[in-house]
Amino acid sequence: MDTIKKLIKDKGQRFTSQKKEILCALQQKPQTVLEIYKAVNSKKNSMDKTTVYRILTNFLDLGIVNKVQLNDKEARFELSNRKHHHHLVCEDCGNIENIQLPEDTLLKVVKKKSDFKIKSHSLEFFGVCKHCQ
Amino acid sequence: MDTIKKLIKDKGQRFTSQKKEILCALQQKPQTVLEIYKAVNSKKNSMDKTTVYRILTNFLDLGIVNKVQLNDKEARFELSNRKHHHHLVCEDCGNIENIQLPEDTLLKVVKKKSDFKIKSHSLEFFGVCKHCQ
DNA sequence: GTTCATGCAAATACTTTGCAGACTA
DNA sequence: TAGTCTGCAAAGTATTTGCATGAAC
Repeated sequence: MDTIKKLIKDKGQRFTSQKKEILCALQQKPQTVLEIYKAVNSKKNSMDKTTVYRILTNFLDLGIVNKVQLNDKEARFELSNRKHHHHLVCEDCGNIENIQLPEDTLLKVVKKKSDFKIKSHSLEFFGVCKHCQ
Repeated sequence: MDTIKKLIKDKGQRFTSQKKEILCALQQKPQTVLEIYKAVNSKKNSMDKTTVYRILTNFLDLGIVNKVQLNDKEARFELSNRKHHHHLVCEDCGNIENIQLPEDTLLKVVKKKSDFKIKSHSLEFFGVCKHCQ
């Protein structure tokens, strides 16, 4: 948290209560704008949806959050201060789990087979979680 | 084309000129709704954007097209009658190339590490294409 | 006190729905 | 001819912008 606070202040920006709330809500899992909006408004505080959009865009610029696209669903946001990982999405209950994988071999194949200078990749899995099976 | 035509007719649906146009436009590469809309309207014909949405939804139901999410961009549609493949996206020019990969090993790891019954996955790469380097 | 951020209202963009007329088979 | 499909208009949803007030430092 303090690292993030410092990052924001170093940019000459303010560390407001709204930003703190959103950071708090993001601790859980990748969430959509609406989910984040509901999470921060379930408490006594009320925050405008515009503010949620603006803060998320701001966090994205600063690299504090990542935008994750899970197939044909809305975009989700997650904190980026985690180890590189991928997602398992349950198509029944919508639950999302993280998973870490040894993808180096595959990346080497891509580099050999293509002319692209690869900078990043996304790898997501869809199926049915243990609970829903 | 004839396979698709048959598939549509077997469902008791019509093979209209609009559907033909959209199939034609999709031959190229994964495209957004707007791109498809522009492509079909560049010719003499004019087609409503509503129709583009409806036909794409219809094709999605019939399994004729797939919806592809490339990171934080809009959804794209591509013909599904291709071999399973992944995408290389150029962050400079937006060009998209297909690539086929030996991902079986990785899938086995996922099955071993997780409780999920995996049904599908998406794997996309982002970087700079040869031309833009 | 200065500057940046928030809330509200309104604008813009994206997607879906209803219905009458047009087209396919 | 029967039934589906399209175009247009309008509604619904998502996201962005402008501006006055409020908060952070």
